[in-house]
Amino acid sequence: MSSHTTTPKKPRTRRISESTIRRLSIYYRALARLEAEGYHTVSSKELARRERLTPAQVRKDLSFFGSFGTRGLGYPVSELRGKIARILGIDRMWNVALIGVGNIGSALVAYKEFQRQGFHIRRIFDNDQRKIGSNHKGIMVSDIADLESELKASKIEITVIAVPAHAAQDVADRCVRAGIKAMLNFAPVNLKVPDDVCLRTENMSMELEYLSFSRVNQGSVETVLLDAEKA
Amino acid sequence: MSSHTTTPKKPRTRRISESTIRRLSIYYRALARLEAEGYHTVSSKELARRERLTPAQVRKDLSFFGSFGTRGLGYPVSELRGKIARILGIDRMWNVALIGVGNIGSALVAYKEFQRQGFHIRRIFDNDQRKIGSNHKGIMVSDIADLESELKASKIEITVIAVPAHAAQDVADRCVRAGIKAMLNFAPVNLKVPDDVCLRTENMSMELEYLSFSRVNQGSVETVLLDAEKA
DNA sequence: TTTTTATTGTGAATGAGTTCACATACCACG
DNA sequence: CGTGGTATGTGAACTCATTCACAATAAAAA
Ligand SMILES: NC(=O)c1ccc[n+]([C@@H]2O[C@H](COP(=O)([O-])OP(=O)(O)OC[C@H]3O[C@@H](n4cnc5c(N)ncnc54)[C@H](O)[C@@H]3O)[C@@H](O)[C@H]2O)c1
Ligand SMILES: NC(=O)c1ccc[n+]([C@@H]2O[C@H](COP(=O)([O-])OP(=O)(O)OC[C@H]3O[C@@H](n4cnc5c(N)ncnc54)[C@H](O)[C@@H]3O)[C@@H](O)[C@H]2O)c1
Repeated sequence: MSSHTTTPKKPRTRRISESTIRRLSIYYRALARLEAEGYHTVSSKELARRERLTPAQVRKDLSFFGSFGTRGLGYPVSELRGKIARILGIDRMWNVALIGVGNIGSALVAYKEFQRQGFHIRRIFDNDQRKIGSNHKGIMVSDIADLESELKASKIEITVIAVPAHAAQDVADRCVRAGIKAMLNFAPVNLKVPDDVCLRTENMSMELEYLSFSRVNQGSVETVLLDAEKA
Repeated sequence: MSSHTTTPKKPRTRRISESTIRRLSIYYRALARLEAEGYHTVSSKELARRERLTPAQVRKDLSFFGSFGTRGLGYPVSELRGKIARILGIDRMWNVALIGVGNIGSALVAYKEFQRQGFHIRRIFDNDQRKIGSNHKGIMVSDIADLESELKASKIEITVIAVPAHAAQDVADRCVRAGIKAMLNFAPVNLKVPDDVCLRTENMSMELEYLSFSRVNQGSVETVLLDAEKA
């Protein structure tokens, strides 16, 4: 490679990997615990030990966003926690709507932890006439027919999709049309959304399948190879 | 450094990445749909198009486990589905126990899809006297006090942890002691388990935080850098 | 003030995972 | 039975993430 490669601009827009963001969530929780335990500072070594990561990983992750530590001392627990909250965008409130208040949906509404984290369920939608108009933890269930208008009117920023799989893509499409840019999906389907919409899918079947795989192939994969060949 | 690290001799034991296993689950579902649509064969190109992956990725993933396709033609839909089921270990039944039948736990018990997939909830445990002995979808709720003995007696292979966060580590430890090697955890904590135990954690808060991050930093991270510095 | 000690922040090295590219092989059809 | 068209399977190249290693530097000790 030539010494001066064609670097068009400064790489200001560094790409942050998904894993780094996931670890920021981990650090955030770890720091909350450290704070509760009365620590004022923590080293990357200690933080890594607690979360089963490497010190270098911790430092590298944080370095993408700035210099938060003090050499020879470590990171200020409480302050770093605040900075990570800011980076993750959880230093504010988010207006969330739940779509489909069945088994999973009801559990989510009842879960107070999300609210404490700043994710406020402001609206609930369903298509079941028996549910529409009923009260769930102080929130009146709206008719799915009014989805787009209500999402806009109530300034919803994140939708949680908890409808049956066959209805999920349609619901997602309608959310997109209503301008929603972030969704959490519980239906076991790969929803198609535009590039500028952030979609996360919580697929419990996939997690169970992963467990299953890891049990069948206890560490090694030789078994699978054999099985697959003779099958 | 290396206390007793055995140098891996034969490269027979290829390491299959987590992402590959996750994608096998995706292929499995896609093939089920293709089968329902009446297809007999499918090319890596078509499979990739449907699931938003690359053809090379599909072929490489499958090649770790054998040669399932026919050059010039593609993969036999139904047959490949069976082979993947076998690789994932979902061509059989798994005995599952649910621990903690609150909001989330109740939703899981009510969910028939897991059973159809081969994951059978055989036992339910709780520590609430009002719940113990009650019936959930035909399953009598057991006393958590009997956890270890019942797990063994009923040959449970996978446990699903749906108890409050503060109780989760203790429950996990007890499962480990009872010989459980696979767990799905819903509590928002990083549980510590031995290396030979496979643990998956479904952390919804982390998913919401990811959405939050992606909204705050619409594509770029410059904002974060600035904010973090001036904060 | 100077020295010692500890730990960060970060380029460079390594490693893992993805994509490329093409030889290989099979089917269909004439 | 050979030829054309097509899609697999896989080593090599590449890209992205993790780990290494150490200079930089702040705090504490002397
Ligand atoms: N229950 C679980 O433990 C579980 C686990 C994993 C995944 N999931 C998935 O989560 C989703 C919901 O599961 P559930 O068990 O809560 O199902 P459910 O049937 O109990 O609830 C679905 C709810 O969505 C409503 N609904 C149906 N169609 C709708 C539409 N077009 N618009 C608006 N609302 C509509 C129904 O009235 C119902 O209230 C499903 O996709 C399921 O596969 C559930
Ligand atoms: N409800 C949700 O939507 C949601 C979402 C994300 C994560 N979670 C997590 O899932 C877990 C369960 O949440 P939930 O909302 O169902 O809570 P919950 O309080 O409704 O249910 C917890 C159940 O566990 C039982 N329990 C408590 N301690 C126990 C113990 N030591 N042994 C056995 N059983 C015990 C309780 O009796 C109760 O039935 C929590 O860790 C929570 O953080 C829940």
